[in-house]
Amino acid sequence: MADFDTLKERLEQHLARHGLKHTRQREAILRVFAGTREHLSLDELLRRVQREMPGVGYATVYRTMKLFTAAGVAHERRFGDGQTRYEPVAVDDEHHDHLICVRCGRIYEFDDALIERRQVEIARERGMRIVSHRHDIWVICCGGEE
Amino acid sequence: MADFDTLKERLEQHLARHGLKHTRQREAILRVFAGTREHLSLDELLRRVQREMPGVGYATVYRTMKLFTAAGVAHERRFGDGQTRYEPVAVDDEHHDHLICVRCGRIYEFDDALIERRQVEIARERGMRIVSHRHDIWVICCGGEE
DNA sequence: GTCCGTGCAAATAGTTTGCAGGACC
DNA sequence: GGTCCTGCAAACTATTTGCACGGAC
Repeated sequence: MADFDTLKERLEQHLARHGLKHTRQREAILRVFAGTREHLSLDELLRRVQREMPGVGYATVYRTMKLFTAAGVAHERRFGDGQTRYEPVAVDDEHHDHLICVRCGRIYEFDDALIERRQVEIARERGMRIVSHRHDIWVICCGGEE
Repeated sequence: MADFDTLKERLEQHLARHGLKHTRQREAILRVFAGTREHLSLDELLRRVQREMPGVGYATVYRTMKLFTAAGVAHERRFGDGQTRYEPVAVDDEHHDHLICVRCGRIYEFDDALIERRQVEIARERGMRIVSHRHDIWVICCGGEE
């Protein structure tokens, strides 16, 4: 679970720097969002936020997650199921990639120094500079049963 | 460029095995599709097919590409720009991953034995079996200019 | 008071599907 | 001739935007 206070501070800085405002909705969404390690879709996030603040609209959550992404508080992920998911940025901002179980839908994280290093070499060999990457591995994690 | 005859044969086998039919449209779409190494979106593909067979509809190309994917003739790719792209399966069926230039949009391919091997280890260490994967690296390929 | 944010509803974009007529074997 | 295929148009899904009102500073 990401550290709420750290994310909040990061968000406040972004708001201040861009002349944006602190609102009850943004606070509530951040609290819900920071309180999970799952990769939540907007619908799931909306549902959870509405539990502690009914009346919040989809568009607000949508725009807030774009804001969080710009503020370096959230990562946007698309795993190809047609849903955009959001994940709190780790406090140390360490990168990681994903293992997705095609049976149960669970999402695991991995980070491998060897692969990271090799990527940089591959780009360098071609005279390219890496901007970002994603490395998703679809697996069966549970031996066949849910 | 993928070998048209090889892809055609692979498609014919799939059609025969599933009681499906050979049509002029499918032939035309395969010809256009096999004749490129680019990663074409449906719109681009449709436009090209219509040049040699006007009147072909979007839905036909759409369904045909799903068919090609099932037949092992095309790979479906999503690079996060909101467009599904299709790429001919290489004759030797070798896997590869992608480098995408965020400036000019060009898509390059790479294949790295070290990374491939490492992935398998990562999954095995966790008792998972790999189903598939994608590894996309966004880069600046052109030193800043288009 | 001003500007930004919210919630609603409508617009958009890409994809998917139902159906009537046409093509394939 | 029966079945599959096509092209059109409509439905769907997720996302994005316009706007009038409300809230933050």
